[in-house]
Amino acid sequence: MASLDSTPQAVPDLPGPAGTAAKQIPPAAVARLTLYLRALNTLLAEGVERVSSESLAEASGVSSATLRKDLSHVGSYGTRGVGYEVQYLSRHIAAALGLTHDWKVAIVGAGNLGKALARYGGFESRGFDVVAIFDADQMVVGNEVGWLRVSDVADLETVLHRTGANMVVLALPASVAQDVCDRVVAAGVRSVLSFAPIMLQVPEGVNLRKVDMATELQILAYHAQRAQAPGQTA
Amino acid sequence: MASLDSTPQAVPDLPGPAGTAAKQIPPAAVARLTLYLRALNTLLAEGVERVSSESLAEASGVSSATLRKDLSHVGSYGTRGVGYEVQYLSRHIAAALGLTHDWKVAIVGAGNLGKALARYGGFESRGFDVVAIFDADQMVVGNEVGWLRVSDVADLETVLHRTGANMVVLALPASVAQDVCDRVVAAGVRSVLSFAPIMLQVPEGVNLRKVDMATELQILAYHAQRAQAPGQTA
DNA sequence: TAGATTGTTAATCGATTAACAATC
DNA sequence: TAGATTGTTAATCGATTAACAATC
Repeated sequence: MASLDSTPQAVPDLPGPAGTAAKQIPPAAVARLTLYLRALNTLLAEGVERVSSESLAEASGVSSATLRKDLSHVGSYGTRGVGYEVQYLSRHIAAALGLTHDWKVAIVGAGNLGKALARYGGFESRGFDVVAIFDADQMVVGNEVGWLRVSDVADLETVLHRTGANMVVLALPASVAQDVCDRVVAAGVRSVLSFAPIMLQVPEGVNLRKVDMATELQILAYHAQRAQAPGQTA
Repeated sequence: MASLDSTPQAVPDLPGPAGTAAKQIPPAAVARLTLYLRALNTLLAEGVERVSSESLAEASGVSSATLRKDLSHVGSYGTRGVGYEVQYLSRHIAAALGLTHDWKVAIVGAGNLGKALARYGGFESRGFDVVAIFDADQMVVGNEVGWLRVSDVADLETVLHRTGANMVVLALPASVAQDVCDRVVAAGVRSVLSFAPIMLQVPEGVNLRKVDMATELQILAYHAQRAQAPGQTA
């Protein structure tokens, strides 16, 4: 849906902000652009054709000032006095985020989490193809997960190359995460999303993001404790 | 491990920064404190007794300036010229984060993700007890997941009260997330972690955090696209 | 005392908000 | 033309970094 173009070369740029060298978008804005994109695609599915910054902002849980500021980094795709055309804006945000060609994702770890990720419909529909899933356990290698068969992590490099995977998700124990991560990076992958509860080291030029469920709960605990704490208004 | 005290009342405060009304810690610092805590517990397990801001910062992937600034929000638990005592600092960070009593977590959704979360060892070891897991599918209700049996989501309110759950993790489809979230909040839970790819509305006073795997991949895509883009040095 | 390292202050940087001129 | 809403500018706010005085 978000994928409009599958040329594997550099994004050809829709009309866009002139032939500019595509200015950097602030990290906080990039994160929110993904929210706007989701909200726009929901509207699109509902058949809504136009939306104002005010209502798109509300659907995304941000202020309209923030939304307009964020969109200004992408370009100028609205009409004053009118609003935004849903499909048009959606396409331009997708292009700005690099979603105009499909990304091929390999998952390392076929435990509960790896399987959950492999079967998660949200990937396919957003231009991410899961092309391989690995495990080290010989009892698990060869099993079916969704459309795929579990590959042996011993064949990591071979399978990554054969499938052309350009993103890797690590869904494995902390103890082996750094080793696998090193191999993945050595195999040429430059985008890694890790669910392992450990600080991974990657060389310059490799993008690493981390999702940590225990951390999220700890942050909730901090706020919950403060809310309960005495000293404030009961 | 992180749990030192199980009194269910408000944190009794170790020596702490005087009887002060516990000043607010900036959100960015709270998130990083969880990283320091993990690194400290790793050091503790390795038998390391003392650590400098420089090396703790490196283990946590931040600068030492940032680390010392963050710790200054918690209190002043180091020794100039020497460093920090690992266990002592760990305890004080845990106390500041509200991890001195156990939190009881219920998971709604016993699909792959819910099961992965229920079995994730990182929770128990950090003071989070998973006390219940729910599903709507009658084929799944009654199944064993780790130590638990899957409860019927129809009994949500009853089971939440009986188990004393004070945190809920939503691991369910977007289509039912808001409904279940409303029920959870109505049952008195004020801390919710959602994995559903949708913007949930919660009333004032309820803490909601969101983890979104598709969003993480999209953010990676943005950076990967930029790295590949022409115009920069090849 | 000399060397080391914290805790804090001040300077820089980036993100958010508010307001409004441009313009459909 | 009058009403509405964008895109942008300027002001505010918070977070990060660097530097160093305090002190073990």
